[in-house]
Amino acid sequence: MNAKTKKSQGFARSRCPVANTLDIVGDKWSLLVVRDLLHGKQTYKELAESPEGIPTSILADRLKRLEEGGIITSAAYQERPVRYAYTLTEKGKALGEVLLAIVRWGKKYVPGTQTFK
Amino acid sequence: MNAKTKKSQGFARSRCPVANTLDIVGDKWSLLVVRDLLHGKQTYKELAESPEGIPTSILADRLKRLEEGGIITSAAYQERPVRYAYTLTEKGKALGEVLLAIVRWGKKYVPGTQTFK
DNA sequence: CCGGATCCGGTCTGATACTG
DNA sequence: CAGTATCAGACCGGATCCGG
Repeated sequence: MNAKTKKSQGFARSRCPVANTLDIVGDKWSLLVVRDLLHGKQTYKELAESPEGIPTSILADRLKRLEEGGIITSAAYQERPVRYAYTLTEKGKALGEVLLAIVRWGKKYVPGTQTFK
Repeated sequence: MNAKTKKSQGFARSRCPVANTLDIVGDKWSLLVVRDLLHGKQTYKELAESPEGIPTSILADRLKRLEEGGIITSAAYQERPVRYAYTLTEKGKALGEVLLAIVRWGKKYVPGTQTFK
């Protein structure tokens, strides 16, 4: 079943901060989720509706991973049915600096990029 | 054969700078290669010897992609046999800012990280 | 209806062997 | 040494299914 909550990321052989960080958010979706969270989105639905179209299976997996990694926390905001609101931890909010650097680079060097929202 | 030089990344439906940037360097290896290049490494061998152990097939593919993306350029520094030295373009060097943000975050939030080099 | 789990085909990864 | 070929297995992504 969900016995493989964590699988492909079990490691710890690298000490370089770049490698360590990329092991956590070095994939195409994680930082996009963080971006949305920084922009105020909180629910599963809101995250799933982003224009990039993240598959639900990937979204659920990333939310799980980000929570295990201490990047986000989930809190039930209603019972029956239970619904969770995902929010960034301090550690997660700190990724805003990384995103900012990425945004600056993208705006400057990737044609077709538009000022976000 | 290598007819699929670019496949899974060919598109441009996203306008968000974050998504655009991640489409280029949003994988586990690309930024590590850029990191090494920033640190002065230039040859295939030097890049392949990094402690993270990038597979040669992946390294060759990433070098190709990074060159197509205008992040690096390759120049033959000797004939018979031909040997190429890979160097960052201005666009590639600018990624140093992104790496810097990543390093800062990693050092602060990922336990076990050591000051690079 | 919403959040997510499950299935499944296709792609990519990564280890190793191989070639010029 | 630089890069390619190969191949099994991991992962992605789209669709569908299910519990609440």
